[in-house]
Amino acid sequence: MFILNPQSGIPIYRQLQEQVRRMVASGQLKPGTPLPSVRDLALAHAINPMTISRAYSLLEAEGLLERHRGKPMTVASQPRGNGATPKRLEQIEAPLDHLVLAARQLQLTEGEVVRALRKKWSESDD
Amino acid sequence: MFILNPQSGIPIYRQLQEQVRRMVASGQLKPGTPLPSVRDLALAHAINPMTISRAYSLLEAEGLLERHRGKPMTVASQPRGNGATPKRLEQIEAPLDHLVLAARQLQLTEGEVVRALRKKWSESDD
Amino acid sequence: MFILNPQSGIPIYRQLQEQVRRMVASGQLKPGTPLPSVRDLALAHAINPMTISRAYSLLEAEGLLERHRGKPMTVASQPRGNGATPKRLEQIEAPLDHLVLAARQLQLTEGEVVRALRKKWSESDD
Amino acid sequence: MFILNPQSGIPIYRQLQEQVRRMVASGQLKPGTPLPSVRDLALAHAINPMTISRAYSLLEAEGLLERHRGKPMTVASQPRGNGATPKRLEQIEAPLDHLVLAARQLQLTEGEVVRALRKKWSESDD
DNA sequence: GTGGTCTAGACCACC
DNA sequence: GTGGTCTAGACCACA
Repeated sequence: MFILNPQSGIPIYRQLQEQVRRMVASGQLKPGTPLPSVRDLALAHAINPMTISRAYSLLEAEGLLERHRGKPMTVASQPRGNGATPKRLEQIEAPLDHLVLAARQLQLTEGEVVRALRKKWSESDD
Repeated sequence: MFILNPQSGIPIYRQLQEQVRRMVASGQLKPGTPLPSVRDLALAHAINPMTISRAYSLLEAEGLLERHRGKPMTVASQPRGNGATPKRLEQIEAPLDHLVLAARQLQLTEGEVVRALRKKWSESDD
Repeated sequence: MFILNPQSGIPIYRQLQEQVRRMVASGQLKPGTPLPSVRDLALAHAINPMTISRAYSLLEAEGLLERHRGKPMTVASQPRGNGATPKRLEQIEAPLDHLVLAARQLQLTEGEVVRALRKKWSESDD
Repeated sequence: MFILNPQSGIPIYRQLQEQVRRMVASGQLKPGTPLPSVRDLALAHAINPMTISRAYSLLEAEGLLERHRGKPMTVASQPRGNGATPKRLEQIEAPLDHLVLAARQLQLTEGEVVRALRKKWSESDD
């Protein structure tokens, strides 16, 4: 259900956190939907339960998930007012910024970058 | 000369390292060109000199820079053969991968992402 | 500097979190002030460093503390816009609600409760 | 009859336990009075019957309630001597302590706190 | 069955 | 020196 790569340099709990955010933003996880239990996820990915739990707790603090004692965590029914559920396009701001900065410093042209993007996109078509 | 942002989450030494790599790859820094001294850069950006030094040392180890006793470091005249100076397009692989992954998980379309990219690009026109 | 009681039933990291919030709200900790290092606090209170770290991380996520790599954490200079630094009076809302509910269910009078409060207050005068 | 809030952070069984204690202490529940059945309460509040049962059992262990086979539990006729039915004022000790600690750490004055208390009190007037 | 808390200890990244 | 991440394992609280 999630793609977690311990080698990637990015902390595991943060990978999970981002993916849940994206799945909520894209509607793949709807309000009320229960998330996989900490133990299940931990087992499935051979990862320490605390690491999973950490991601879930942070998401709860963000207001994106809700805890119901004794039951699995669920997607929050009404995201808190502080803009807890960012728009989908806002969520690629950071990687976009990163890409544009790098490309400009390499003095690439807009066309070259767009072409490279389209290529990567079709390669990732599965 | 360089854009270093201590808040960005990306380690400072790595920001510097990448930017030097890009400027060499794009020809803005040519073989033989001297780099700013560690002290100057540190002062100019209010950053610990050890941090600058670390970036330079890593670039030297890569074969991209050369150290000459008593003189400032320079861009290496003939970059080593171990792929030290990758093609320019290869240098945006990482940010591209990151972007495509995020966008697909958000179930964005290729068109939306390209449009967002073009927008960011023109915004960064200075 | 802080009062941490492992026996109190309230999680240690949460006790610390609340006390920092209060000290910031009351001005005892001013923007820019460095906090005790994780290791120092852990040693001083014979508590696992991770427990301290957890409180600090949550406070950072709240926007109340700032991380500066390699240096101790500090009180955030400009608390984030989402009302990260609640007014002092707002911070006793929860215990007040609790008290009033209990008192009313016990059918105590306002006078009795105020008198009990004043008594407790002077007892805690040190 | 009872106010049970699953969201409040305080365990449900404990909320119930405290409220029964208070209603006995204040005379709203007199010795011999039958309590609502576990099933009824559970249904009315959409709460797991085991949770209700747990509160009742703890109150029975305290000596505040009595169990009669086949009949509903009742308020104990002569509460046991181990301080089972504390004075009413003693029952707000805990919330009072909590409030005073928080207020002092926030460097509020006695006047401010009393004023806030009076305000809350009148607001809860129904 | 769920999640929460804490520990002890190892290792890493950064400055 | 600073904080961050992860693990393994124990124990608790709640429904």
